Amino acid sequence: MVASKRAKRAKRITIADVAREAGASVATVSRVLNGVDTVAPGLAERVRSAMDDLGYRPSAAAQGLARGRSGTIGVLVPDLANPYFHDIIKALSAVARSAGGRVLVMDSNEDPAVERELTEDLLRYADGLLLCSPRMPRADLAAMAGRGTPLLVTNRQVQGLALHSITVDFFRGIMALCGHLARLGHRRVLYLEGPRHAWANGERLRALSGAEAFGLDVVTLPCGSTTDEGYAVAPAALESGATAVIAYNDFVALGVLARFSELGVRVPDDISLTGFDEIDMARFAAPPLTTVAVPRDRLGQAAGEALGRIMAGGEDIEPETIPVELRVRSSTGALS
Amino acid sequence: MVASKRAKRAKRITIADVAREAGASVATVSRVLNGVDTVAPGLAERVRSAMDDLGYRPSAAAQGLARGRSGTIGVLVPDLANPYFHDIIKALSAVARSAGGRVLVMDSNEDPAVERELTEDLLRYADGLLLCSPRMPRADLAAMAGRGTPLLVTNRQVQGLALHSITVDFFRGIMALCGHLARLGHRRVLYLEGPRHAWANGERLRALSGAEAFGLDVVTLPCGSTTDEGYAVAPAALESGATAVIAYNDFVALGVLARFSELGVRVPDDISLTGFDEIDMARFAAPPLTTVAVPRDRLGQAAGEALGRIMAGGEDIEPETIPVELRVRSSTGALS
DNA sequence: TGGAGGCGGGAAACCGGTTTCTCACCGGTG
DNA sequence: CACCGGTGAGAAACCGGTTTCCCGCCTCCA
Repeated sequence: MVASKRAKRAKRITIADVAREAGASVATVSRVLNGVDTVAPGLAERVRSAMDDLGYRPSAAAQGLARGRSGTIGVLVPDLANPYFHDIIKALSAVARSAGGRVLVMDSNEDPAVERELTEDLLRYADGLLLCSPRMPRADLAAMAGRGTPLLVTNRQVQGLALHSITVDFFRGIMALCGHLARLGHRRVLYLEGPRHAWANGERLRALSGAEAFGLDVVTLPCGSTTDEGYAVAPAALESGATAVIAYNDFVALGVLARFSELGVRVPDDISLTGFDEIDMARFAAPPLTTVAVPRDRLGQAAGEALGRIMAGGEDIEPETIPVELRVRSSTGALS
Repeated sequence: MVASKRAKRAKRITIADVAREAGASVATVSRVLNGVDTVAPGLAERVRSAMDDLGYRPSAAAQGLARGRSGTIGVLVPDLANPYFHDIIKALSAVARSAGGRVLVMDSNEDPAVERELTEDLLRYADGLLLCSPRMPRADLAAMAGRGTPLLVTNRQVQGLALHSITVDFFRGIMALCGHLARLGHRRVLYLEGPRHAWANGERLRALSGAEAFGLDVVTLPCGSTTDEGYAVAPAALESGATAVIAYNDFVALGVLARFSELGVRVPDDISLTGFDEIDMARFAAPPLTTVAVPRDRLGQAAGEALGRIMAGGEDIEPETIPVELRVRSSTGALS
C-alpha cells in the first residue's frame, strides 16, 4: 500500500446499512431510533442489534435537515475565560440536556465585529440563541432579531426593540454596596469603570448617579474588567482620595488588592474595597472580598427555560430581572 | 389573532427562493455562495443582491449533509470553569476559524459516564474531536477511537492504543519544582494529590517517585483540583511536617494559601508552596505563586494543527509533548 | 363467511443544500 | 462554412435521515 489515494469519502455507516443488516426498511430503523412504538418487539430487537453490530451513529446533519431543527442552542459569550459565563453555560447545558439538546458555545473575544459574525454563524446552526452581554451595536442586534430564530439576550436592554431579555439587577446591587459603604461612614467613593460598551457598566453608573441619596460623593476612573487592569489602576485609585473603591467586578478588585498589598496599603484599614459578581476567588482573597452575589446558575436556568418557551411558540415572554445579594466580607470596614 | 396555531414550520428562506428571486438556478446560487468563479459577474451580482434582500442564510444542516462534513471540531473538557481549558479552546477556535470552521465545546463535569455520552454525541456532529484530559476508562476510549472520526487526546497516554495524543511535560515540570525546592534546602516535601483518574496526577506522582534523586523525601495527601479542596486540606498539610508543599495545581495552591493566611502561617517563611499550570491569578496572589507555566495556547494550537493534519488524511501523527517552564516567584523560599 | 377496522411496516417524498452531468452557445480554425 | 474545444449555467442525482401515505394482513363482529 504505497499511498492512500484521496481517502475516498470514508464510507460512513448509514441507516440503509442497518436496514439491510436487520432485514428491515429504513423507515423501520428510523422508528426504532426514535422510539416509535409501532414496531414489533422482535423486529425492533433485530434492528437494535444490527445498530450495535455496525456501530451505527445517526448523522446529526441529516437528522437536523429532516427534522427541521438541530436540537442545539447557541450561546455567545464575550469571554469564555470569565467565570461569570461558566455557570450560565453549565446551567443552560443542563436544561438543554434534559430536553435532549445541546449547547454550542462561541467566544467573541469582546470584539463587536466578531460578535456579529459569530452570531450570524450560530443562527445557521441553532434553534435558538442566547447572547450573553452582547457588545454589538443596536442596529446589529436589531438585524439579528426578527430573523426567525428565537433570540434571548442577557444583561442588555435595548429600548424600542422587541428583544427577549433577562437581566441581572445590577442597579440594586450597586445601591446595596452604596448603602453598605455609607453605613460604614464612607463619603468619598471611587468607582472603577468597566468596558465602555458594556450595558452592565452603564447600569452601574446609572445607579451610582443616585448615590448622593446615601450621602456619597462618587468619582470614577476608567479601568476595565480584568485583574491586570485593576492592578494597573490601583495607584491612581489611591490618589483619588476616596476611602472606598467599588471595582467593576471581582477580577478588577483582585487586581487592585494585589497591587495594594504590594504597596503596603492595608485593606480595609487604609481603604475599603468591593467587587461585584462573587466569583469563587473572592472568598479566598486576603482579605475576603465584599461583593455582590449574582446567581448565575439561576440566570442560566432561567435563560434555558425562557428559550424553551420562546421556541415552543410562547410569544409573550416578559423580561426577567434576576435579583442579587450583597455579600459582606472583610474587605470593607468602618471609616476610622 | 386569538392563538397562533402550531407555528406551521416557519417558512425558512431557502436557496430555491434566492434562485427564483434572482432568476437563476439553485446550482448557480450555490456556486456564488461557495465562491466558484465560473459565474458571470452580472449574474453573480444579481444573486448576491437577492441573497441580501431576502436575508438568506444557508442551512448548516443541509450544507453539512451535502458536503459530508460539518466544518466543526468538537472539544470535550472535564470542566469549563477551569481556566486551563480556555486557552486551549481559544487557540483551537482561532485555528478552526482561520480554516472556516468552528468549535463545539462540551463540558463533562468530570464525570466519566457523562464524558462518554457526550463524546458519542460529539462524534455525530463533528469532523474531528479533541478530548481534553479524558477521565473515561481505557475501554471507552478505545471504543471511541477507530470509529472513523479523527480523534486527538490531550494529557493522557494510553499504552497500546493507537491514539493521537498531545501531552504536557508534567514529568519535567515536577522535576523542575523538585530541583528548585532541593536547591532551597528543603528535604521533606508534601504533594497534594489531584483527581484520582487524572493522568496528570499520575504523571506528577511518577515524577515524584524519583524525587529522592534530589535528596527529597516526599509524602502525599489526597486532595483534589479545586480551591475549596486546597482550603480544606491546608491544616492537614501543616501537620505533615513538610517544609514545602507542592499543590496539584494553582487552584489548590490558592486555597491552601488562603487558609494559611487565615491561620497566620507565613509563606514562604514558615512553609513554601508551589502550584502548577500558572493560571492568571497565580501572579496576583500574596505572595505570588511559584508555579510551572504550561503553554496552553501552544497546546491548543498544536492540537488544532494536528487535527487538521489527521483530517487531511495524514495517518502518521507522532505524539507531541509540550514543554513547560518553571516560574519562580516568592511563595517559595530557602529553608532557614 | 364476508366486510369493516386496526395495525405493522415498506415505498417514496421531502428537508436544503452540493456536485456531477449535460447542453447550448461562443469564438477560433482549417 | 463546417467543425471543434471551451465555457457558463441549468437539470438532476445525491447526501442520510424523517415522515407521510398506502397497502397487506389479521381480528372482530354481524
